[in-house]
Amino acid sequence: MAQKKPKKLPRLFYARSTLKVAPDLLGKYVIHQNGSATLAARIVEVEAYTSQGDPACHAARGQTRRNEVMFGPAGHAYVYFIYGMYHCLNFVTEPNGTAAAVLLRAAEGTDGLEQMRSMAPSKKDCRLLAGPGLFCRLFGLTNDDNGLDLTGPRLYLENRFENEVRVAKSTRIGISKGKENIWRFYDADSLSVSRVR
DNA sequence: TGAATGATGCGCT
DNA sequence: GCGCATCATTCAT
Repeated sequence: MAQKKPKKLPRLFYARSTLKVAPDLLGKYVIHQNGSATLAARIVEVEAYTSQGDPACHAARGQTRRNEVMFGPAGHAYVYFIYGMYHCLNFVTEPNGTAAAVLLRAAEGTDGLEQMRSMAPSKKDCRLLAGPGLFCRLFGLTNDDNGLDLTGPRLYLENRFENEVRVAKSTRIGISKGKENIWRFYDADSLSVSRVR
């Protein structure tokens, strides 16, 4: 069987129900054209944050300057600053006017590993991107990247047509409200999820 | 191997 | 002021 060529995910992929987009993201690839370097990683863990009945969503209490990207069209990057030192990357979902997104929590580095290792020399390869803050730090993502169009050339996702991922679910991590929703999705066979058994 | 804790700054009450 | 979609370090088992 001929290998299919990688395909950039179109805006329509993101403009669907957040709870469908989130598990579909597992096994896809994030690509960051960062100056001269190309960084790429396979997504192994995400969390859904929805517009309806989700007290943990940043948009739960209405639109502010911080979360305005979530209210815009799907297929954009929502990057926010947290705990005084880390950033987290989200992919905006749902139609324009509906504030929802998927948080990228962990991935397996594939391209640009040398650069990632040099930024976190004490870590094993499979733990380099095993957390949302780590991912953004090693991928060089900051507030400057907030609002980036994911169908553009700089930051985008790819389908490389891999075998299906065995999807596991759990409650979301690090939140104090909305714990009843089982909205964390991860690759059950990956060693790079943010919390291992 | 796991629990506790400090770092550090922004947004919102 | 307080809480926060985190992580590295320290201390205990």
